[in-house]
Amino acid sequence: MGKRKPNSGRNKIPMEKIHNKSHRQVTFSKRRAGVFKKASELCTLCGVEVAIIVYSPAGKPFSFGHPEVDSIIHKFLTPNARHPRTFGAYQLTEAHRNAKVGELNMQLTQILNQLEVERKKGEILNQIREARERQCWWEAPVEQLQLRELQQLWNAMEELKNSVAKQANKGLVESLPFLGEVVDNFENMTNQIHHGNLFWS
Amino acid sequence: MGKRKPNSGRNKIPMEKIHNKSHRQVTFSKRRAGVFKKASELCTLCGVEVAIIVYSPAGKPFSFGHPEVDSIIHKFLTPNARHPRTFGAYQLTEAHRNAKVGELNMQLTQILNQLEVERKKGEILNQIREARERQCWWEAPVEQLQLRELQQLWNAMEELKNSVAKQANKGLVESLPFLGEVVDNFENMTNQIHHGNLFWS
DNA sequence: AACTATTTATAAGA
DNA sequence: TTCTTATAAATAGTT
Repeated sequence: MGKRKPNSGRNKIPMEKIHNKSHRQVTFSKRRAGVFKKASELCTLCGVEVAIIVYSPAGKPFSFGHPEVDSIIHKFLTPNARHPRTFGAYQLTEAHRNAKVGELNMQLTQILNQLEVERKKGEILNQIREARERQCWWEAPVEQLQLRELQQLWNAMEELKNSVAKQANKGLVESLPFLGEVVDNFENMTNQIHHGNLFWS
Repeated sequence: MGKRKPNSGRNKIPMEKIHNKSHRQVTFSKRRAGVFKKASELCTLCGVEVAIIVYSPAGKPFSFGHPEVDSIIHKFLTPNARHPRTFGAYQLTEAHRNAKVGELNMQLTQILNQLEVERKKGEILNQIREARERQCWWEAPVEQLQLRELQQLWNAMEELKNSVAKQANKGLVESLPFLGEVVDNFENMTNQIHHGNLFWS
């Protein structure tokens, strides 16, 4: 026998600020995606340039840009400089179609590569976050640490350094210069610890 | 009397650049208004800041901003002031990374859509090519055809017309304007055959 | 610009 | 979070 779906479905919502925090966050995520998608379609259908900047309720920036946010912002801020524009009217020959497919495939490959890089960056950031959550001394002044805590610091630094070194072998260090600084700082700190230059009670 | 009008209604359009200039301009105006409205609702419902810059097909800039475009751009370009603490650099990095990933995902979706459009175009072109190869008299002058050949012509035209009509139901006719001409020519030719306007020996 | 058949977006709920 | 689905909103083609 057929099951009945008792969904209430969508209701119209008043056009005013949503007071429930989590509800507001959900709506923000959905509608931000919707706006970006509509903007993306506008770019594709009309061959125009669009840049969008959105700050989430938590103050995090999100951006959409075609071809890129920065170039469009620059163009917008310096109206004297005129950029050459695209022109339409291309034939639907097979040769052109094949060229188009090749071009799209190239872009696809590049974007997939960039996504992969971002994914790996995310993995590393997650590692840092997890390490931080396990040992919250991160932001405490080293001078106030106990011996045991300093030992933990050193272990964690070794762990992170190894992790970074492993990622470096995959050629990712160049895209994460701040990690290099972190590693350098750790090296200095551990050297100071080893040489007794740090004081603790 | 308020009689209902039998409008044909909206059709789905392929996600690719609109070739007809005036059509593209109309779509740009409509969809730009739509994007700005969606952005406005996002601001109202979620109490967030949004800035949008759009360049029309003619290169004219349009902008939407709440509270104002310039302040949001400035905040986006100089984000360091927001997080003075040490850990802020890390949060900033993650936020920008998320923004970048969203942008890349949007571009990825667009490119996949375009690839799908090109794939469908390829299917149709192959159908046309195969039909041509099966019946090579296609390009012979109609005036020189025998009765049997004219019957074949009529059958083949019907076949191709049905094929095109099937693709039209998938919303692809607009992306292949030349096919529309082909169909029209076929209609005219078949009508002439039916009315005996064509001469053959 | 207005209209409407359709497609698309999305609010709630699971 | 992701998926589903009923309903609201956007919009392509016409007039």
